[in-house]
Amino acid sequence: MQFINTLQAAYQPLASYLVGRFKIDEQKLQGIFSCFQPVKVSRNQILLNYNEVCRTYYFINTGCLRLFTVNKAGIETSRYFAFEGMFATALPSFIDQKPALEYLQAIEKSELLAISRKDFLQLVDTTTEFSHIYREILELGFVNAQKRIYGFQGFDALEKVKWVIESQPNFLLRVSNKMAASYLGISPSTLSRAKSRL
Amino acid sequence: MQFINTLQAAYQPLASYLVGRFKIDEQKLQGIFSCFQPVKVSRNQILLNYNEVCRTYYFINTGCLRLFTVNKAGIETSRYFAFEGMFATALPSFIDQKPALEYLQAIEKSELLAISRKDFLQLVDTTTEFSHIYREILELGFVNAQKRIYGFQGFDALEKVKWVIESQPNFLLRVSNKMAASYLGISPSTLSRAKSRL
DNA sequence: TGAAAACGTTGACATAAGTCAACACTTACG
DNA sequence: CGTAAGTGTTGACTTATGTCAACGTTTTCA
Repeated sequence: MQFINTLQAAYQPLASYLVGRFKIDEQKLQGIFSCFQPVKVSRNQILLNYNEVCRTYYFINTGCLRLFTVNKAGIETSRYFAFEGMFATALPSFIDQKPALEYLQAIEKSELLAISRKDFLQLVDTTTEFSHIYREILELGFVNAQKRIYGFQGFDALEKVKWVIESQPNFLLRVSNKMAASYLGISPSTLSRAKSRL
Repeated sequence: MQFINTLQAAYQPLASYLVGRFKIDEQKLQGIFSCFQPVKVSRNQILLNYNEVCRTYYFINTGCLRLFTVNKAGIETSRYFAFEGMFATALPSFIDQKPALEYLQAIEKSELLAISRKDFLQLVDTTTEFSHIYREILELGFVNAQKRIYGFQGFDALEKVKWVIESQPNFLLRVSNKMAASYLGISPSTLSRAKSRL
């Protein structure tokens, strides 16, 4: 499937995502696209603030989004990075419609497709494909979170670095040391030292 | 709703769970019950071994189940404890039907209701209530995992203990120090010392 | 019921990781 | 294009937590 004009081109990555997973006809596809708005965001732009209620789901055409929080002591913890071809949002807030306890941020200049919560949930309830996508997103999110919990606990800094290289080979190439360290739960100095010991 | 004989009584907690969440008629309820087999298990019994493929979901009438793994160095990590009125399984393996990288264990003498994966997925696909339950389970599991990731990172032992007391008040009363420590990612000695400093 | 195993607590010691600061290097952008 | 801010690395020092062992208490189950 290919598109002629640039507006349609913005939906190319989402189209690939969908047809790669489901048998889905052109008309249904257009119906889905009509719910998604193209959005361009700049590097370091905050898409959702702490304490804000999350009402949008994003699909990433290009770039990278990060979910992170800052504790009382000012320490940043990153819990998730999403790249091209992935969905991302502050899911706990999106689900409950309670204030987010985290930030959603673009860490690179990014091109996104945004869908409102209302439209998203409507798609989930009216199209079997989207109901399956949401289930897949949740299952994958859950499985990843478990892997992370097991992958981190009882591991020293060097083992964590090996673990992330093995499970997400591009991660350290794409993300700054500082952010990677805040994901791994170690200080930037320790990450730096661990990498030199590989 | 109340049951006369003991077999039906085994479904009482599941009935409470369901009617507390949905308007659901007696006939549908019986259809759901017919997929669940009562099972009694003893303290410390392993319900699923490492490398075994998980084909069963459990609902807990009484008792407590634990999900944990053991790394190469012999260190135990517990990732989840489920109590009365909750569902539990080794979800990553249950989803993918790949060998589990964890154990599922009863840590108390427990009364469970077991449903096969086949029946579970069929219920999810054929009854809107169960489809919603599965979504809820996944959403809750995901949200809990996120809370745990944020709740642990950058926290010292004392803060972790305070966090678990606040977010799961009964946890430390119900679970041994050793298991609680393996959940919090600290040694039993450190947990003991942290508690004395509360 | 009673012996044996498991558990929780505490002390002394070892160590991995954090903190802080200095430095060179890269990136951002007015 | 050039300055200023940000980043990664490394060394010296500090500290929280793990390890190991000893002890008394509780639990288990034959």
